[in-house]
Amino acid sequence: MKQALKVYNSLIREKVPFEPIKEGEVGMYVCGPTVYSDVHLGNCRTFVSFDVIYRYLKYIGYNVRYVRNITDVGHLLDDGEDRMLKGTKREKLTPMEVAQKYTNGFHDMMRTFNSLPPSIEPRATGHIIEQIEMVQSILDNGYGYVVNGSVYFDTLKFAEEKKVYGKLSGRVIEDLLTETRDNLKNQSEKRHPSDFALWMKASPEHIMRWNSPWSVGFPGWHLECSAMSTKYLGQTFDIHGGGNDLKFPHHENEVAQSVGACNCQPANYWLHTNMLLMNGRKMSKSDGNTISPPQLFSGDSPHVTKGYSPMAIRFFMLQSHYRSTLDLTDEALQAAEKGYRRLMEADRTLQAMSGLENATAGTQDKEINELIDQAFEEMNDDFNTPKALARLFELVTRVNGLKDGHLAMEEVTASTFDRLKSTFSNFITEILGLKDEMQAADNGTNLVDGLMEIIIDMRKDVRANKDWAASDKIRDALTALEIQLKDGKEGTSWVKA
RNA sequence: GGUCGGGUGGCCGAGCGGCUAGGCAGAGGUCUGCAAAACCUCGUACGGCGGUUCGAAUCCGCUCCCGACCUCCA
Repeated sequence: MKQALKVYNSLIREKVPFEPIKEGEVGMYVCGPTVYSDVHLGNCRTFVSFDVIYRYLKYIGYNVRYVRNITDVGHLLDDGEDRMLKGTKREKLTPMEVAQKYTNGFHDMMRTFNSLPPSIEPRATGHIIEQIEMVQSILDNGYGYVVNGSVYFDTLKFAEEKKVYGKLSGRVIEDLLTETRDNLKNQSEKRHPSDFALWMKASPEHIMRWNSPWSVGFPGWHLECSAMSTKYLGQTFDIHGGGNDLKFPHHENEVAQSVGACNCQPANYWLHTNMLLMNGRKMSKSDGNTISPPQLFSGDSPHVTKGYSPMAIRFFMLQSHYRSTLDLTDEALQAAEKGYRRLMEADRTLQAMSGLENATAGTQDKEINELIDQAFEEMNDDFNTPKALARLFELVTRVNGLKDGHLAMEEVTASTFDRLKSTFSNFITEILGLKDEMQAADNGTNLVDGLMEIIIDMRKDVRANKDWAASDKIRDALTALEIQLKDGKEGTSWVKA
């Protein structure tokens, strides 16, 4: 299936047709987490967004190589302390133990949110050689300088000669040039404040250290992504993604490093996701405006009145566009939870139905086909999941209408109905990555189904005898167990609330 | 302060020159033993002030708020 996909390229700030370098194949690199503490909910939004992008590219027929790194060295804090080392002190573990622990936690969370694993997940510490080679290339090309065993990228020289520095993040070169010397402060080794480390000489207490031509030290934060994307996707690849807040300096510096090392642009398309807010403000640990994924699941937080399931949260995320900020509020989550259930229940309803062999195409047939086509068009328009969901919900109304006889099944041909069944389900599960939690909860046993069948059958008998007291007793008892009975024309079905 | 992005009905959130998504909540109705679910119908919103246009939530100017980035950050 070929689709006319358009993506918003933050490099040129325009929505443009997507054309991969190699027909039918896509190389995509997404900046992964720094594994020194538990994964933040905002990270989850970004990775869910790229998960949908990955899923959609695959769905429309591309062979996608999705690379998402694990940063386990070089990413420093404000005060210059290495993030990984901070983790080791806090938990009395070695760096690799810290990395493993939080990598495991990250993977668990991605699985919880039903995100597919990337094709390749390289670690920064596993690519020290590649990083050293890249530093050497940058030095050979004259865009780096060595001071006391550390290597820095010369942004001023690069900006003047290559004219690309600041393009991605919208920085103005003049601003960089006129920046005050005061900013140098404790970074006195740098010639200019905007210069950044390619290789850092390790201080005696710094336990993550490797040999290099310049010193025993460790690589700079931005370098790993340049080195690993080059190794696994080539010098120039199709898509580079990440959170909006990485645009500067991280991504800007990645561009500089690639151009500086091989005179090549790393990626043709840059995709950036926007931030997740809570109650209108950015999530921040310092002022308490934050909630962790486990807290959100359990409801153990002053910011929510109850817990929300991972799929309800995923649905909530998909109801906004990935380039928009998303405001997480208790009220919005409740709305999303209900919407998610309505969608999944409609799919279950649909899958239990079948078309009529002797039907002839009428208005319904036409409209159903149009809605399906539109849902794909919305996805083709820069992965517009909220609009695609809107089309899906219009199909939900059709499905329920056909189910209760409100709409004429005779107007929908068997082939259209089959298309609806398979596409609707594929859209939800394969493209949007939503799974049915209510069904998954039974975990493959037919015991609950069997018991419910018995209970519903018994209730049917007492209702036939107009024994409403008994009927309501069964219904109320089930409600207490969070099981909802749904009395329809063709009998009673149930759903776990 | 610099750069960028926003302010849409009760809430969330699309749209970005005419055809005025969708979800949740609300109102009325159908169905039902009663409910629930489902279905049908209904709220006409675009921060403020000007301007361009036959026509603006959508373009331009001013203004007021909010958010992000500015070398910690998905």
